[in-house]
Amino acid sequence: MLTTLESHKYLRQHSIKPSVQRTAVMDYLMNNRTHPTIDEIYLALCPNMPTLSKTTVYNTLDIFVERGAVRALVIDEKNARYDIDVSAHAHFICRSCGKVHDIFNLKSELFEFPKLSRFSINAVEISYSGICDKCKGN
Amino acid sequence: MLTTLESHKYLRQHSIKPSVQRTAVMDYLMNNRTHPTIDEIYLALCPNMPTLSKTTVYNTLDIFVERGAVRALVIDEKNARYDIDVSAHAHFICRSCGKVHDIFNLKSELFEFPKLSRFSINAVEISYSGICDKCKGN
DNA sequence: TTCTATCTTTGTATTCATTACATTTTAATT
DNA sequence: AATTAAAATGTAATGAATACAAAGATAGAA
Repeated sequence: MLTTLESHKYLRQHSIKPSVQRTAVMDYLMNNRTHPTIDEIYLALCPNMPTLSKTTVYNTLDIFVERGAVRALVIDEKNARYDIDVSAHAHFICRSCGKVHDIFNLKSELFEFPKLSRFSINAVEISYSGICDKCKGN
Repeated sequence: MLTTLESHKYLRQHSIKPSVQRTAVMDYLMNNRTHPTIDEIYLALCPNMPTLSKTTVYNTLDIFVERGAVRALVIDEKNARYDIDVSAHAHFICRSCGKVHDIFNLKSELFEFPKLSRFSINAVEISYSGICDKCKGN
């Protein structure tokens, strides 16, 4: 369950120096695959790291995304969300509770980039929305 | 080019009472298919409607989206963007200039909803990102 | 037409995520 | 230990979006 060693390895693989704060954030992302917001990460880590600054969480996720260690999701109009799983998969956001879920096992063709002369595409995001079962009441 | 009559018709089709402001916003969306932000719409209309309030633009687009007359795009982390074309198509955002472009003629399968017991899906958004040709310098 | 009720618009104030930036702390090297 | 660079911190500022109360417009009934 504790994956500090894995975090260190993963950070080094992405040329990110594993400071205490970065390791804590990475541990959190690896153990909580809920596409957390900056605030959720910050609040979760605060109890064990009282001196942690929210700016550090912002900086940390910026560098994670920049180095390709983490994916930033633009699916929730309120906040940015972060996903430790950078493999090809889609997401679902519930319009009622706002939770974001992974959708795996879609055809790989969905994630291919169309060949267009006008643009150089290097990422795709597939986002479904609707109501989750919990919010629908069963 | 002036589409006020079309706007009225389109608004009524979606059960939206065509006030002066709503008609102006709808005209703008029909004539400027650039996925504008609230601010862009507001600034464009201001010269001809000096008393227009930005809150009205927010209210107006909220009702347009609620009634299915317009699609709200979550693709630009800075602002919401609005698209008068509610048919199935994808978008591309340039990471450099921030402009959002339509991508038509993709396979219709891309826009089908996966059948999942956990969620009731009622919308999909396919967003590509990268660099546009203008920003790449040719 | 006038009255009334409802809908729409307006302006201000507030919230809150994100960014900017200067300062302090930490880590690595000589 | 001294030096330097990198990282973390805290505060202030920005700006999109929302809340809300007041003013204005519209439609229907009397």
